[in-house]
Amino acid sequence: MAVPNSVGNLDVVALEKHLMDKWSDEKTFAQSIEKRRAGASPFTFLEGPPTANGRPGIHHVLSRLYKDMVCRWKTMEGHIVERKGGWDTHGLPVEIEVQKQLNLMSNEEIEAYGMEAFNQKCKESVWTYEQAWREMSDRMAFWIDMEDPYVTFHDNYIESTWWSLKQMFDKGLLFRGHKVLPYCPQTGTSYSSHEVALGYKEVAEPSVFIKFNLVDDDASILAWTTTPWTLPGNVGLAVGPEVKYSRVRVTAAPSDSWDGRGGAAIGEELILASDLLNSVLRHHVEVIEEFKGSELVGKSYEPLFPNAIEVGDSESAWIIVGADFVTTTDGTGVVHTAVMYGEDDYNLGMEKGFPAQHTVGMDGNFVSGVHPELDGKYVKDCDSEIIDLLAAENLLYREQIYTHDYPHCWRTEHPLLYYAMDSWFVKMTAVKDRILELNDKVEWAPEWVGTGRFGEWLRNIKDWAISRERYWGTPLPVWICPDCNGEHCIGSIQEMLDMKTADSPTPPELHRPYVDEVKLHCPSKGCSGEMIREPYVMDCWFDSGCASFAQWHYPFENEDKFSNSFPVDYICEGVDQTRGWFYSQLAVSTTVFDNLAYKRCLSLGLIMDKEGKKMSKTRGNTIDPWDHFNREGADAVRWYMMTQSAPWNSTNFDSNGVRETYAKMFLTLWNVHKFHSDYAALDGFDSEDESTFIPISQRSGLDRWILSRLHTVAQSYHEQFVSWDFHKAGRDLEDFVVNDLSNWYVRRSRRRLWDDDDSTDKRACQFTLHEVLITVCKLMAPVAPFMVDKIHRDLTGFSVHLTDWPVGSDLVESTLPPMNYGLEQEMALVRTLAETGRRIRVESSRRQRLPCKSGWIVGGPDISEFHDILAEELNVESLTTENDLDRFQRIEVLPNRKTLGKKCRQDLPSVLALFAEADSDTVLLEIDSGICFFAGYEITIEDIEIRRVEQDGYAASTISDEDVGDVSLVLDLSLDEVLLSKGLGRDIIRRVQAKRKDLDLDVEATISLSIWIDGQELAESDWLRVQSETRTSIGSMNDGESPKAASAFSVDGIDVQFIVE
RNA sequence: GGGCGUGUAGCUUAGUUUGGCUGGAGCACCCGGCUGAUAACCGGGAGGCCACAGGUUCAAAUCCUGUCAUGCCCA
Repeated sequence: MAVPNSVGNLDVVALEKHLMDKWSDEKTFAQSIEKRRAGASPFTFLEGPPTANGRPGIHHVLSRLYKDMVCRWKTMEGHIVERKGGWDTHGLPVEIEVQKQLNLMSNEEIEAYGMEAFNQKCKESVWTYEQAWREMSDRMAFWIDMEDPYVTFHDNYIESTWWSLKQMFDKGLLFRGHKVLPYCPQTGTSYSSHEVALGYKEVAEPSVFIKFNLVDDDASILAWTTTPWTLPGNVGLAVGPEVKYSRVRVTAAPSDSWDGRGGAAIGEELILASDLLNSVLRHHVEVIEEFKGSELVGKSYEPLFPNAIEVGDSESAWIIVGADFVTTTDGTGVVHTAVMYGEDDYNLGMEKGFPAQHTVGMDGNFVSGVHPELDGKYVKDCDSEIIDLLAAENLLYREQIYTHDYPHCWRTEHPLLYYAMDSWFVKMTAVKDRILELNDKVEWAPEWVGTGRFGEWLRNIKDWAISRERYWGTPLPVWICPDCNGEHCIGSIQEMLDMKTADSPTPPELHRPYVDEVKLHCPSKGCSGEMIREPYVMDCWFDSGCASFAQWHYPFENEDKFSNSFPVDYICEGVDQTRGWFYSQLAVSTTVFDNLAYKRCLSLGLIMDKEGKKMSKTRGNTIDPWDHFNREGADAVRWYMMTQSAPWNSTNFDSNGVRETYAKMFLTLWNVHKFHSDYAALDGFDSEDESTFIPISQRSGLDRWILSRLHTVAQSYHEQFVSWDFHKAGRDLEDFVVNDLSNWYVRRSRRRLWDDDDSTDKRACQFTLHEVLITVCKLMAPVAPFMVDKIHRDLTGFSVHLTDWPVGSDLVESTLPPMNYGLEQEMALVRTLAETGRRIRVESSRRQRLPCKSGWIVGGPDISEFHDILAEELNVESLTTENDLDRFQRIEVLPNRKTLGKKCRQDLPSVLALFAEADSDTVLLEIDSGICFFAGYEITIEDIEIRRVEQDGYAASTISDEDVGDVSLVLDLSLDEVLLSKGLGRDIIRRVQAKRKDLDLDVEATISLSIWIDGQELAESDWLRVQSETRTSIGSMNDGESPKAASAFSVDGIDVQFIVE
């Protein structure tokens, strides 16, 4: 197998599909893991579980790419990297999907349908797109164990989740409270933000300015609200302590006609923010007094609905308090606070000790006792009635129709009520310092996600509301005793069975409704109550936050697997997971284990369309990854994604970019492989035959150069991997493959391999190409696993995915060839000079095929080793190094702005102007003598940069390079018969070769060539050269008229006709 | 409304940390060259108010402030 076969044309999709089969037959993934068993150095990865009830899209390809490539890379470094798949299966989106399917529009309808059957449907729905996920993962070569994944609805998983909640319970971190949520009384459901976003509607509703009469003061405070139904629940007023308020007296009736109900009597006194007097008041008033809000704090006012709220032991009800969130952008600068019907209200209420009591029931109707006119009525129907009641009591100043966007139920179209729901919380505020400390230990990529986006958020951490009033989810394992109010959290199935009452059924699985039917013996001393489970399920983020241990059913089994893999080394998800999975994991690991959950976290940018717009089905700008898998292949998609942008920046996905990656990177690589393999097959080259091996030290400069470049590029590729700069790594390697390897090394080596005879040089080239290709394959393998595996197999007979990382690691040896920086510099100069030569020719109108007699290189390092190559590139007869620099170069002195800027400051422009006029030689002489002064500043050698440039009047050009200084190339443009003949010869060769290609002749085929030339003698040696280059067996040089069938061209006034047969 | 990103040529981008020479490259376009070298290669050209407006500085794509656009998360 050592001698490669000749390589055919590329069908990249077939190639990739063939390898998928091969990997599956050979179990390459499993092998790649098992092979590292002995090293026993785990690198642990945790799959952020996708939800299988959504179709996978292009953005999933991105995250799966970065997950896969890091795991593959670490495997090659010698680590054992196990990758367990996972599925996120609970939660609202699943329920919504099923509700739509079954047309169940409310909780009542779900319950009527039957919770058991409903959850059964949810369980099935979860797997809707599993097949699509598998196929996509497979096709893009995302190696992960999908045969034995963790599933968040499995009893084992749930049991681990329960266990972790009990840890929190035992630490006193679990408590009952309220959470204000948008709530729809018609469906009996509270909504998550994304559901709320579905139902925003613009509505025009009455808003009211209310007069709150102060106790012990003959004035009232004006407050504004857009939700009159919350007024019976009013328990406080908030003012901005630093905001300026005015006390005004009504002096005259309003000049305009009064619109709507309400009003104020002359002489009445009102208090509101000074900034808002004009926009709120309609009466003529005089300002009696101005003061800061802090002076109002602590004053009592009379409740609007005295019987609606029972004060209980609250001492702060109906008192004015200070709050920072009060602004004067709208309203009156006084915020009406109804504790149970707004998040700010609730928080303020908790802080100030307002009574937390509902005036509205879960059915959306006022509870009895609020007011005889209102009790039992749907709150949104009461707006007008409430306004009438207040107007009758002279508590209404004014009403106004207010138009705004307000969330509505996306199913019933009713307005949502912000409503304080009973809820269970994890007391995250208690571990705030610790979670911040742990977060600092995570290696975030990019750093700003950890310190900024996430860190800032953690600094304002809130308690985590973990209960949901839903059906399909992990049941909250908390039971409450109706007799003694005792709470108990269950931490395992066994514990539940041990504590359950005799007549409770044993639940067949840990879901509702089965678990709901379990009652527990109350463990409190002296209590014989039967505990009832709190009817909630858990936030599904809690589920996935437990993945690091619940995937192993820890602590019930797999103790060693868990302890060897926690905290995990690496996770990677989209940046939108910051407050999702990145948070829930850290929250759980901090509260349960007092530890990190993950050591490194790569947070990815999102995928936009090529205009930078969000991809969405409605916009119709989504991209189906299969379009590209089936055209350019998965390699091209993966490589494109990696090189397109930094992983954490959003990617504007452009289909043309994938095309470009395919054409540039992969076609080029393939053709290098083809070039090598075709000749290797032809020559019977055997890379394993030690008797023909050529040590690197004995190979040509060109060979040693490409090997050195390979070392340099591989090293920096690796370093960029380490610092998460995958995009830079990929771009550099692509540049190496396309420019260094294909466009220079292979191009310059073509003739070496054309030689039919065996030679040391030819074999040196074969070995070099072989070695370079293999290393390139290994470097690319984690990113684009297909084509390089094919190439590697062609060259060695086995998979690249079982090889070691060529750069080496703690566990594997480096296999990079020797590096020689000087050599790399020299070749860089050679290549730049070759390009410079072409520029000189264009400027001097000297076409490339017409040779120059001589060329001179002035300055720079010795590159005589490459004079042959360069002479050929430049098409010069002889190339020499000119030691007398002044023959073709002159000095140019340039100012160093950095040092001069420090020295001259504001005079720099005038100094620079003087520099522009000064003669370089003179300046240099004066600096040498220490007498160089510009605008009064002494100029020293540090203030200038000396450049050597070509003398005027020569066909020459100078390049300036940081490493090698200034180097000039000079070409001799003189012409003679010999040169003209040689040039003509090359033109003829070129035309005949093109004709051969036109005629689709085999490369080996010989031709007969007849030629007619008018205007130039073709020397005998050049004619012979034409015949040998074009594989001419019968050549004839003719005079006179050519036949009509002849091809013709003319160059420099010479007419040529020829016939190829 | 708040937090965190992003904004450079028609498109994709480097350069921004640490201010300093004419803001680099690829794709596409135009001209020329080269080629038994592939959807290749080379030279040249055109194409940049470096999102905008202020500020700091001798000097700003780079630092500061504000604005706009765009994206994510939160409200």
